[in-house]
Amino acid sequence: MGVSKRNPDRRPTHPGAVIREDILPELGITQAEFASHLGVSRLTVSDLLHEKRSMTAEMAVRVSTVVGGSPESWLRMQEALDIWAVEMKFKEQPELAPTALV
Amino acid sequence: MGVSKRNPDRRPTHPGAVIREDILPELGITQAEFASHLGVSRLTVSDLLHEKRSMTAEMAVRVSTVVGGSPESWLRMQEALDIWAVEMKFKEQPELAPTALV
DNA sequence: TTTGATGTAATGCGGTGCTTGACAAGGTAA
DNA sequence: TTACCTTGTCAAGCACCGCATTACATCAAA
Repeated sequence: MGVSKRNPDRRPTHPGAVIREDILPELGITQAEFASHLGVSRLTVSDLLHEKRSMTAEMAVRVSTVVGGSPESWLRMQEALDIWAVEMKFKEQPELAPTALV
Repeated sequence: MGVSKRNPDRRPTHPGAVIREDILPELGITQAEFASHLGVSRLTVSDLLHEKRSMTAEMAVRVSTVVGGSPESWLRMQEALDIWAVEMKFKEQPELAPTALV
């Protein structure tokens, strides 16, 4: 127990979903207000919340400054998602995958 | 003991440096051979080793397949570097940094 | 109904990962 | 020395993506 083991085939949670479902409702501020604190445009926030773009390192630092948590914790959600996507791609198209050393 | 605490102002190690200094010499293969196993061009490997480009999620999966280690471990080196760079940028240009909540 | 918040689309800009092709410089073996 | 192999590097081109701005449509609350 303790460590959360997850199904390796299940898509990891997008960090934007956490902000949309947990953070913003708890803060009780609008996306536009959130965006102005972050220092980015309203569209950037909207797209991130709808998982239409990735949590970048810069956004991770911005988010951690405004709502707390470490930049690493925010970025690692994206990292997990990116790795998952690559592994799915290699599983579906093995001809694109690397070849292990002998 | 145990957890490696580091100077927060020191630039984290680029993952390409680890491959260049530790992995490839130990394997005893050429960059070109390494590249063909990875499934990328020779130039891509050369640039990565010389820290001229980033360890992407896709490269992390490729590298972990060929030389071992988890994709996460490879990608997190890059993550640490990216976050460090953003924090340095915000420290040098505070007008670009986000504003904490109240 | 009017206003504010949100979703969404279009356009443009800049950055970057990756490719192929080419050439120069260095080391090593014949 | 000569010939080859490895590596560094540059150039051109392609594709993708993060972000800004502008604009328009929708929907809910005052």
